[in-house]
Amino acid sequence: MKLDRSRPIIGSNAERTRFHNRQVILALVRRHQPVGRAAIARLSGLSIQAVSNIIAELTEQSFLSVAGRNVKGRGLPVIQYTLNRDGVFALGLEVRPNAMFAALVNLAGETRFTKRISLPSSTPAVVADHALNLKAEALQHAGLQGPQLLGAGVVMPGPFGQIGLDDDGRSELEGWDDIDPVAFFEEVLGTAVVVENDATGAAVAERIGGVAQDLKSYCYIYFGAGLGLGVVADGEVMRGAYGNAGEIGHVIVQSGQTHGRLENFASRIAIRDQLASAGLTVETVEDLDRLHKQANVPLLDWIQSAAPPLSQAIGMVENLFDPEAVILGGALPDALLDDLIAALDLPDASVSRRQDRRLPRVLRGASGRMTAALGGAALVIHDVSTPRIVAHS
Amino acid sequence: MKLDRSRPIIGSNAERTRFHNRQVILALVRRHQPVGRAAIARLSGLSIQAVSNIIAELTEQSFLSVAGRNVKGRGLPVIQYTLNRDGVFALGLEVRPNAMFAALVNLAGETRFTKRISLPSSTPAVVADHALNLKAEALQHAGLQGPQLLGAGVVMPGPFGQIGLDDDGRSELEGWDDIDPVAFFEEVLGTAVVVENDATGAAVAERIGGVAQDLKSYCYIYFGAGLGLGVVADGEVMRGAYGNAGEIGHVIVQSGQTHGRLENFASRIAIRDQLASAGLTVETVEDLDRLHKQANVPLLDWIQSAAPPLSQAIGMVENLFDPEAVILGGALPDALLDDLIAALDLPDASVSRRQDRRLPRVLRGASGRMTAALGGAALVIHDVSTPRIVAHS
DNA sequence: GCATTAATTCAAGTAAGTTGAGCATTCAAG
DNA sequence: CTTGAATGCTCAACTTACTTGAATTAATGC
Repeated sequence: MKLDRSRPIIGSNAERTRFHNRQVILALVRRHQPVGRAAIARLSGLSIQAVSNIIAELTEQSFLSVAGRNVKGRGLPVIQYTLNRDGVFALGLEVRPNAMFAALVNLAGETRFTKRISLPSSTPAVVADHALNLKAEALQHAGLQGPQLLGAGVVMPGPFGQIGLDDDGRSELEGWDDIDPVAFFEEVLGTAVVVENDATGAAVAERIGGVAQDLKSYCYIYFGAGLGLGVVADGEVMRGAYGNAGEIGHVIVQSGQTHGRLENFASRIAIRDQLASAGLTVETVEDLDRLHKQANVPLLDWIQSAAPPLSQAIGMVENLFDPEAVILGGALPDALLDDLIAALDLPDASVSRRQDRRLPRVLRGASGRMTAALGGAALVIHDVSTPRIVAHS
Repeated sequence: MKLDRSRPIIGSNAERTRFHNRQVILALVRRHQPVGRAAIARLSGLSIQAVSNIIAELTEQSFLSVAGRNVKGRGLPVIQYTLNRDGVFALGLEVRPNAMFAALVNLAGETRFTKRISLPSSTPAVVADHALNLKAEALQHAGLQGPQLLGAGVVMPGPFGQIGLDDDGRSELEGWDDIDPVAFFEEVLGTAVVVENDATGAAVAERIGGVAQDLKSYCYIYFGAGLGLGVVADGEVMRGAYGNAGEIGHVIVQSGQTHGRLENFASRIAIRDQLASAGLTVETVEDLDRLHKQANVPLLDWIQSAAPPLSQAIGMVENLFDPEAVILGGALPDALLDDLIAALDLPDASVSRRQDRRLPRVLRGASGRMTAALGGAALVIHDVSTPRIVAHS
């Protein structure tokens, strides 16, 4: 895929200042809602008047809504604002080799619609067709008009660009080599589009509606086909120079006397192989969930065998990124993830072993198995509430 | 050390817009110098008039200087501007357990003064004393007044904060536990101060005056006492939640049949141990350089033994950060680093193995052994030319 | 009740970027 | 050699969006 991630260094003027301040205010309302204008002024360093003007605009555009007055303490009661739950929405799409997922999420991070469809193949033509249908269905289901759609976030398996990661189990999408997916989906869907890999999407989903809502720096280990790492550092998504940051599956880890790629120990493929050698086949997350509920021995064995290399990898991630927490999630049942986390034995030699920790070092993602599609939508929401001076082309 | 890295989300106004645009223009002049106002206007998206006003201000404040007209092509010849080589400076200080380094660097990244002093100890009182002397000496040597000093960058060995990395070889600074080093050095030096760890400083040094001048995303593996990783992602320094990102020395790597911390294989301590078992003692970089020139066999053996685990670690860094390049540098002789790089056997399974590479995957740092102190100064310069809306407290 | 406190609104003021007309200087075509 | 196109730059008027300060509203506390 031809994905241009370069961002020019760009100056600011009154118009872009307003744009930035809108994002600041949306971010602060998200974090502190319900909240009044005076408080936002204090938090943002803007004058009350500036905040007042922008809030009026955001309310008029149905980004915000009034949550009543808070009569508590002296003085004029605060008019409190919250994110408008049914004002604006973002569409998330996840493209996989044989399936697509769609999700519609509102500004507050609440999911309003999800759907999974199977595809014969994921060539651009097929995907374009179904993407447009899914968009229409999502909007109709939620009773929305176009203008209420902020944009779409598309999540596709990385890596992007012509690189030498000749993968075996990892199934690339076919026919996308010469396509710029952003331009492609903007053309197809007729709305602003962002494109990321699945792990990054999942990570951002947790920030908008999951366990990372109060975190500014964290890492997300995503169980997809392989294993991906999404990184949010100081509130910004880390993409790397070519959008391929987070290829954690290829990291070499130790397990007992052997060593190998982390993906060989901890991934859905690893589970599949482990179960296959016991004569079991699993297709879906539901299959896995059932086996897990039955306390299936090969599956429990896998947990025990995956935990040590995964612990080592988490220690590595902690030491390299110094996150507030590491989140585990993706296409595995929640209960299985919980067991896996319980089985971890995290290394002592880590900068994350602080005395002043408020959170566990490892959290389980809250977005469940739709996490990547939700992540797509979350990326759009995130963009709207992340202050940043950028070119709007 | 008590280091607060939290940055509030802050709105923008006319004044902060101007501040931002100044940084944009400094960054663009750095990158494209010599360059005229019209070109900067095109690059920045600002009007010629706005650029003109800001350039006049920057020239008046001796950040920029005129480099003559360029008569080439039609139209009015461009009045070209460059960074003013002797206009403003930044002081860099590196604090080590038994020594301090100072460097004075101008806006263009050129070193104007360096000095190393030994210390009986590195308690705050001793450091404060010598820091002030070094500052005075640097300014005097360069014939500067105070106002020409932009600020000081202090580089100290991490990690910061109360964490559970009980290090053996790694020597922490004593007596700094309850000190906020930023406030401390601002008080002592009477100027704006930034504090970072050594690897981050070294990384930024390469961006200002070294091999990373045209890179926006890269990683720097720093040979200090242990081994550190400095990361610049999309032009921004990655610090992690608590300023401790980049603790790469603790990562577990494979080496032949054994495995262990990367630091055990590739670091100055590893070299020391290897040479010690051959009955040799080395104290300084010069000692190492001499041995290397003599083709000392234990040292050459070390190169061969360090290369495989280091290659593995570089592959991991590539896959996690997707940088444009990985830079190796620090307190080792350049020739030794070159040999080490030549001995690397980088893994094939890396997102950095792109067809469209323009640079080698691994570069040797250009800043030599003063790199961390230079990095301190570079951090200040970097801050001045990195557009960003922040609180100035 | 009446002073105090705090949020909000209104109107005027200000900083900084934008726009458009005009000037300066060079190259190139006639 | 003259003239016109191209390009950089300056000046003055204009616009946007934030700030400031005074006035207004609605609670609490004595």
